[in-house]
Amino acid sequence: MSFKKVRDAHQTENTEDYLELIADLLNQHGEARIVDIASKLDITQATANKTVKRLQIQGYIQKEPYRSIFLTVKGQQIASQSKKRHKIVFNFLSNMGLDKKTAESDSEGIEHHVSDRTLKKMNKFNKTKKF
Amino acid sequence: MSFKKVRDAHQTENTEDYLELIADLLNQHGEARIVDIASKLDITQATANKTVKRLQIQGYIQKEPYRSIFLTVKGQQIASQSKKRHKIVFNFLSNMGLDKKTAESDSEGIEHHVSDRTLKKMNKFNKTKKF
DNA sequence: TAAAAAATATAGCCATGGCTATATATATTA
DNA sequence: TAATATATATAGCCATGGCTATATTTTTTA
Repeated sequence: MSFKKVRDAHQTENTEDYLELIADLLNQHGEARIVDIASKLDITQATANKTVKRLQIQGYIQKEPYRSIFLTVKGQQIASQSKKRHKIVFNFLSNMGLDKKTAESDSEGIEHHVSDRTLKKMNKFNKTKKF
Repeated sequence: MSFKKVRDAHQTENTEDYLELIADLLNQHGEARIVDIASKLDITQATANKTVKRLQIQGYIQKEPYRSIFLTVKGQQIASQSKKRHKIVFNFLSNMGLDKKTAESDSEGIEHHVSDRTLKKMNKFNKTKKF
């Protein structure tokens, strides 16, 4: 058993969720604000603010006080990788015959725990409908 | 998006891992000790001890100081449900054509994030090789 | 433009789950 | 049985990510 991997995944999980969401907000509204993050993630603005500060310190985000949020190159890389994984898992669950809502909800949790090997299998299935 | 669900899953995730592991140890060796848990989960004994204490307080575990660990009925229920889910996910990944190691490793992370609906689909596939 | 509303920031609290170092109890073995 | 080794327990540290309450700043609107 390799629970260590699962624990490592957890450490990056919240980071990935934030960066993916911020990228989406930037794409959709040209702007990513604390208040939007809090609302989307269903947490308080204080919590969102705190985590954004951590992400900034860790070099994923660029931001001025009281201003909206931008991704650094490092942040953009994580966001796009994350998005890619998310899409594959979501499509896979959809192709399994699951409804959109379930596929969306489950893929959010699963995307962070899928190895590259498994991801490749899923992707192949998405394209060929065969394993 | 329902990140709340994912967060809730996380809260129970460690609990489920412990209870599942303790059940396995009890079945395989008739005994579950701190030292075995620590070794299997790749954490220090101090950390294992701390979490075991929490599980005891929360009513999943029964234990005397310096003695080995037993599951309460509540703990057994969680453990067996968890085990069931784990098996379905592991078999599903195996049936997808993934090697044992990958299937084992990925299923550990995924099992806590799979809805009942998705689990049913996986189970059906395991039995019929069709979705 | 001044007042009100909204957004952001900060402080301080809690639980969890890591860790090391150290103490204590139990088991093994010389 | 006494010494040693092993297992368990405790204390105290850290980071994370929740929360509420309370500033402070920015934006909106009257």
